[in-house]
Amino acid sequence: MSNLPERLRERGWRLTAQRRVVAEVLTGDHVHLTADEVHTRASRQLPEIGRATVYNILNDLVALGEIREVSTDDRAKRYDPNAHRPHHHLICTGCGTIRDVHPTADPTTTLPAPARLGFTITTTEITYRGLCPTCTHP
Amino acid sequence: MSNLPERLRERGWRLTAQRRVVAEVLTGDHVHLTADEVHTRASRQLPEIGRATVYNILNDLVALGEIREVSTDDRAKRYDPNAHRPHHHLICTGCGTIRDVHPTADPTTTLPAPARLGFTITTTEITYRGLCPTCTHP
DNA sequence: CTGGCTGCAAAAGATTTGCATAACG
DNA sequence: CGTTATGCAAATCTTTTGCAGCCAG
Repeated sequence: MSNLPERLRERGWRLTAQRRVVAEVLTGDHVHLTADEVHTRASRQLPEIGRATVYNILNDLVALGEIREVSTDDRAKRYDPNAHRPHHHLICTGCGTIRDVHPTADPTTTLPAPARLGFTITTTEITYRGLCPTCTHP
Repeated sequence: MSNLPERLRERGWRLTAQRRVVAEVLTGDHVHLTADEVHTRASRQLPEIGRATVYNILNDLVALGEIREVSTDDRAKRYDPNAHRPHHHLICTGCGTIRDVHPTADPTTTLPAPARLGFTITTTEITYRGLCPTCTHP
């Protein structure tokens, strides 16, 4: 698996400093940042980077399938760089922490035909909600 | 299962015209309206109803567990009145239609212990995405 | 009566858009 | 060099808040 900047260049993207920094911020597991958080962190390495630019880059990366939007309960969308290994999310209703879950003993995600209502299903997204270890034992 | 206005009165709610109308708008299966759509429909029956009032009522109903927020890809949250029979959602990536799916042959939603990362899971939410019959056969 | 609702308008938060300038390839 | 991306500010959209008056119980 090649790294992100490399893949982007292959897709004909101009490799700008802004894009490189955003790609760098969006790296790792259990990373689910809001656009604003991405902007803040990117600013530490590239102080002149504009908010709108961050939004542009995030939208482009989503359109390319390189990152995924994660809908939480907050107003702000969060972005998940781990778009290539399909996984689900565990959200703590106490502190808001989001963790990735990689289906090991895969919970059956296939919907039985009669329940499919004629849809052609392409993706299945599972969100587990509950309390994380820290919030469970206060 | 008693109807909504009745249950609300039992919980000490003042039964106002606004609340009755919002409750009425939020009735049925496959209903997933945005706050603005709820306001528009409610206005047809009660022209003076204010947008803020609709938001207040929706938030209260969510807090009481009478309706559920549905996170979609749009900016605006949607509200699902069907909070008592647990179910999942089928979203058409073509036209945005959302349909309820009641787990018949229940897809295993229990996460194996090692994958749980110490969380105490209370709810599982599945979102299937794909094309609805209409968008599949254009 | 009286505290809990409502409506309005203004504020706050998140994201998008328009346009002149900068810089990748 | 010619596009294409950036940065800034203003515009948009969604939701929340503050406050005076109204009404269900």
